[in-house]
Amino acid sequence: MKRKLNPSKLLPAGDSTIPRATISRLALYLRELQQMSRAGQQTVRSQGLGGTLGLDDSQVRRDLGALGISGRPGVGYSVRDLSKAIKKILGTDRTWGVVLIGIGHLGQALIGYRGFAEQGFNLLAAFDVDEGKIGRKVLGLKVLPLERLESTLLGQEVQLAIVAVPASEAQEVVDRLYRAGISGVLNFAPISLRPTGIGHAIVNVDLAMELQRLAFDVVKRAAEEEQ
Amino acid sequence: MKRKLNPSKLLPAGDSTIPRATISRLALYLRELQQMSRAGQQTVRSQGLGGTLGLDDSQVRRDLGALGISGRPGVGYSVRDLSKAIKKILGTDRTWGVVLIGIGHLGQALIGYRGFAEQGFNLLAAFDVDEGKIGRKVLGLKVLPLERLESTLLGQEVQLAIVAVPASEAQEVVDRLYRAGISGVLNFAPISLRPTGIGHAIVNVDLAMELQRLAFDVVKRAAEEEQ
DNA sequence: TGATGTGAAAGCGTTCACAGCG
DNA sequence: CGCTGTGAACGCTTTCACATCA
Repeated sequence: MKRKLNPSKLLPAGDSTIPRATISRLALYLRELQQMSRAGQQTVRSQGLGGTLGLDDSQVRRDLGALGISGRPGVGYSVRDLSKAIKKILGTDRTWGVVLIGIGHLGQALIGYRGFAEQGFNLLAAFDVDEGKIGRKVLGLKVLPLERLESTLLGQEVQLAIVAVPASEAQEVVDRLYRAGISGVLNFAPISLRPTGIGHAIVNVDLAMELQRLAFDVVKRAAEEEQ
Repeated sequence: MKRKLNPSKLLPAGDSTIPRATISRLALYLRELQQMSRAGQQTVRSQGLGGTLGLDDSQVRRDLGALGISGRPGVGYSVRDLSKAIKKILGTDRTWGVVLIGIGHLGQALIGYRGFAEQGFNLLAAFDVDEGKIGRKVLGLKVLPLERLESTLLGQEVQLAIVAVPASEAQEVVDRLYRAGISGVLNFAPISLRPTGIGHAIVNVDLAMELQRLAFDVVKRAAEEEQ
């Protein structure tokens, strides 16, 4: 039987600890706050912040409390202060260097995705093994041969990689990225990859899995309506 | 104070109920099982199924138990039976008709994504408002004008839609899809959309949010290593 | 008055430990 | 003997209810 050595459900952050569940909602809060900020809104109440996200107002207050953020009774929270605090915790109060591996349809789409730069993620290089793609420019970014991965990373500050290669290649590419000094991988290949060592983070996104989740929700709702 | 009328944390499925947390792991199990099946593996133990997913063996047994699936002591579970049972619960034991709205970079990538068809999701039509894209064929699928959405849906069995339009257009498009009879929406616009009524499901995927999650994990691990 | 902040309770989910079965 | 199935314990998360403060 495999047992975890140290479950450690609480995450150290600064001088306090923030519950997992709270962390998972932070990016959601931030997106709402940025939208409010663009609309010129300066303060927000817990109910207003939770509303569109489907969250209870008391849950929002608990989350913000866990971040060490205080609001003003009768008024609410400062949109600006809240955004700053969340960005700091998420690590997006600075910019990140990112490389992309795999310039298929999805890879090309990711190069063109404006949302990354808006949150401080700079796509610095793109790699592929396909001779037909190497040397081509995709939206201003030149596609380099994968062999040049290590030498390219040496010269630049790159912490993250996005992997959009076939599932059969993913594990090898990820291992190679970690060896080359990358700290975190966003994996789009439909295969479960675990970080190989401490200091290595991975986030898996499987688009087909998201459609399955949707299909389940539809079936569930249909069943609920029926009775 | 807004309060939920009926939290209903348990989901009816067949004649039993399945915990939320279990549901969220089902697509993961299915992917592992399909991989094992392709490799010719016929049975799997709870430890083997949980291993690559980072899950405890007892958790796997609890999950499968909640689905009403039994294994054989000393042997394990049937890969085939397990796959079937999970597909049935997820609703992917049949095929789904899907339309795509928004043929930007991401939309084009989604048309080319093979994983959808493999899980029974058939992309039947693609729509955009851009005159430059309408009429073009993208990977064999003709781009139709968004005006033709309702008339096109009338003639076909389409239950799901994938929305890959700018955030500013997303709410309007989603409302329109629901009115046109769509049951579920997979939304890639970076904005929180809630289903407008019962019988309407939505799943939100925000690629920039996933990178934020990754950045957080990297910062956290760095802090952990430090002490 | 209208919001926050927070003990306390209730609800879930995970893990442990081990009986039981093939 | 090896693995499943599952009470029971534990810990996390959410929700309630209300004191508190500007």
